[in-house]
Amino acid sequence: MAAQLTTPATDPAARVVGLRERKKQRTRDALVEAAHRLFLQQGFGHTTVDEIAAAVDVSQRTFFRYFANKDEVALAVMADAEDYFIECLRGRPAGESPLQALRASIVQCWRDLASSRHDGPSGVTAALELMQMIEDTPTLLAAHLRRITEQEQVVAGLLAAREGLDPAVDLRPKVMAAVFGGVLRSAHLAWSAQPEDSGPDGMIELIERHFDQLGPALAGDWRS
Amino acid sequence: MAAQLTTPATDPAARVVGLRERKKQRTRDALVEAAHRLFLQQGFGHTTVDEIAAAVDVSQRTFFRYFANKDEVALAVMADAEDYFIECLRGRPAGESPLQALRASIVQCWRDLASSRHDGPSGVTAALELMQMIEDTPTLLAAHLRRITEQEQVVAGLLAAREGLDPAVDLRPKVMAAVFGGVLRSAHLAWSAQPEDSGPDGMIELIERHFDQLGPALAGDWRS
DNA sequence: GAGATTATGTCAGCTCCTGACATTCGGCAA
DNA sequence: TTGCCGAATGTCAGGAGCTGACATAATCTC
Repeated sequence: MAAQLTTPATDPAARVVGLRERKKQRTRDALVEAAHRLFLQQGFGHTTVDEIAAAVDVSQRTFFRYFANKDEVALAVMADAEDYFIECLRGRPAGESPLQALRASIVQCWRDLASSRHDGPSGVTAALELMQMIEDTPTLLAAHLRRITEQEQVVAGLLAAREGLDPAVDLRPKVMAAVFGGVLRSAHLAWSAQPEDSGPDGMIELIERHFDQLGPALAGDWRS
Repeated sequence: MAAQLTTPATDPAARVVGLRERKKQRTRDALVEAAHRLFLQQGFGHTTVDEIAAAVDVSQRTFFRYFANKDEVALAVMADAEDYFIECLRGRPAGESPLQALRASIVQCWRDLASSRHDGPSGVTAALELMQMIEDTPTLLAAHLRRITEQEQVVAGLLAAREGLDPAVDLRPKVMAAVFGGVLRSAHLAWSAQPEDSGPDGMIELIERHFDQLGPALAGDWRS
């Protein structure tokens, strides 16, 4: 699942790894998949770590060697998506303004995800179901928000590098990253509040609409 | 402690309450104070709920009747401050633009806090120490961020009401609230990353500086 | 194939948190 | 004052998340 989202640039490196590492990757993937299946099936709170471990035929202790806590396995897919977004941002042309680059990156990221090869158990629809669950589970939402804010720091660093600025001196990169995060979270919230979950297309549209309101919202007078 | 932050408008109501409610308030305050003292003294992770309860001579079960979890008691002061901010925002004149009102509210909020009567165990310095601890404790930071985003929804509702808009139709209130939250979080982060914690004045200055960068950050070209 | 390294299992234990039930305390009226 | 009702608290048992310590088994290296 992680491999599907890695950019082709880093993929062909595909150095030959031993049996040990392959096995580790397989159990990790199995844990993530089993966890997601159980979470969506019977809810996050009503699924114990023992159940997940048992489903993969692994001891509970081993589970905690792969994931620091129960939250982490639920956010694993999101983590991959975030990494992919960072790659998208890295690939934007230098000519774009920071805001343009961020907006284009997130839209491109969702489009690529939507048109991913197979939409199986690890496809977009599963990811969107996960997102819905995260939004509905307080403890997961909290952990997710913390991850998001950490990513904003990475984004700020990238923006600073793009423009050749020192992030310790110029506040614009961090402010821009925080604003971007806010707009995105607002769009996500609107998406999860929809009566019927529209697919990735609906998500993209909501993101666009929220970005469109950024300028008007900051304008001095809203009555126009 | 909560009483110090309530706005004068609601304070004089001070309806006569029975011994029962007064007692409850006292134990709650005692729990918050003991918890904060222990947290700052030996860290959040190294303080057990049993210790806190024992410090107030109360059973562990009673603690959990006052606070849903260990995080909540740590964020209690922040919750009060957030409520006070909401009051500040409510009090802003209708002539101000949404952005102006938000910025003025948060600055005013901090100023009032700084010039609070006594800066004792529940004063600003203690609150700032708590903020530092929250920022340094992953689980607390996560819980705090979730609270913040909930407050943003409240702020969005207030902005919509100010401007007579339907938040279900017009996206500007929510986008504005999210952007505001982002800028604020960015400022908090910068504050907590400072080598030496400047007092509330330092916090206010950082907030102002971050707000000042909002326009420039969104500008198309950063090289100017 | 032997030894070093690494992953896993087992076990004991702490801490957070909850439900159920008994007990005590404050409010209120006869 | 007395006595009753409801609310707050204590006690107990237990589940679930998470960790350290140690033993065992699998993989890697030579």
